Amino acid sequence: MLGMYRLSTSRRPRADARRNYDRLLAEADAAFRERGVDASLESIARRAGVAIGTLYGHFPSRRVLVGALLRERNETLFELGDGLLAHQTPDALATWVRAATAHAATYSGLASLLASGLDDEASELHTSCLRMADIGERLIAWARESGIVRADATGADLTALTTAAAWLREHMSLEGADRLITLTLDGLAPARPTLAGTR
Amino acid sequence: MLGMYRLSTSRRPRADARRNYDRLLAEADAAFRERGVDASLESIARRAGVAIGTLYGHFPSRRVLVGALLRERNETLFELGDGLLAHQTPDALATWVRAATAHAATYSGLASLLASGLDDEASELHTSCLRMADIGERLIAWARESGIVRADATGADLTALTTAAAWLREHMSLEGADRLITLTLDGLAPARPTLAGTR
DNA sequence: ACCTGAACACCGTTCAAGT
DNA sequence: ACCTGAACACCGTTCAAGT
Repeated sequence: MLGMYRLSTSRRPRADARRNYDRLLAEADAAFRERGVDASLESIARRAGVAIGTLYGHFPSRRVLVGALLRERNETLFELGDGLLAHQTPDALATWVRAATAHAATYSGLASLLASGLDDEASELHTSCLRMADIGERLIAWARESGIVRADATGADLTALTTAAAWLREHMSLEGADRLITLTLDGLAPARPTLAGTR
Repeated sequence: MLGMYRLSTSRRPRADARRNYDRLLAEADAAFRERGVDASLESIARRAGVAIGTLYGHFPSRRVLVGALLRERNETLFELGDGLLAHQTPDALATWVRAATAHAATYSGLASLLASGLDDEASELHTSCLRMADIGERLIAWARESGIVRADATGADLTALTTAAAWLREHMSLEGADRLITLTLDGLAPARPTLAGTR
């Protein structure tokens, strides 16, 4: 339900307001897919058939608009993360990194927004960034204790890899991004004992 | 000599033209450092004390301006690459990747420009991108034959890593970028024999 | 309660007119 | 040969006026 109107204080939003909100969201999604997250807000309002002031009335900043569009997508991502944490299959880490990367590459330019959203408390994307970082943190902690990654692997490694790979998907090929993920995950593997050692 | 005037057809450029060219370059460098590669051209012209038309007269596009600023920096990078290829020390690959990354992170936003410059033949950055890719290609070929990286390691892996790490430097921490380089290089190492094996 | 669109500031780019 | 700056198009953002 992409166009779900967020209930504010008032119980029933005016019918035209709701329709405008939904149309703006739909057009913004289309524009962001075509032109990236910096697409012209004025063109979005035009395509939605409303005045530019209406867009600002519903979405006071570009980040609010992006945040609204990402809400559901975030939920399903978080559910995946929780599931991975619960089941702890061997490929949980790889699955998570690839899913988070795909999410961060939803729109071109989103990776930058997420990268700054992690530090910037004022950003509307901040809490979802924290949530993503937290899932990564807990996954890597589990992986560390299970001995399937190096002892010095950190949550920051995951967010760096995730955002960087998302950027790669936008600017180079999808395969290149996936390849970087593969290589980095291999680099995260613990040094294997060379001689007799444990097996 | 950052401000070296490029000799065009005419032997002696007019004195004011040369001065404007140099001042524009200097102000552009400052602006790009402060605001990234998308800094306002109008403000650059203003700060250089010339009309906007003068900027366009010397630099018909933003990419030409960036290309002019990067020329010397490119030269020293290429010389480093050639040196590494000649000497073939064990850490040649790591040295190259870090140097190329630092270069691609000269200005914020440059990584994107270089990524597109590699494919776009019309870009003024295209030849230098090709040159960088070529050095990487030859370095990784040598490393492959020396057995210090996996057999499936490719030049594309290096450019992906380089540009992605440069983007990371711009958007997250310098250490995060370096860490990704370390992990990926580790991932590029050949699978070590687990039991008896060679050596 | 919400919408409209003019208003302001700023920018990229071109080009006729100057020197 | 080079410089100037007006001109055009486009955009982000705000806000008084409408319904």
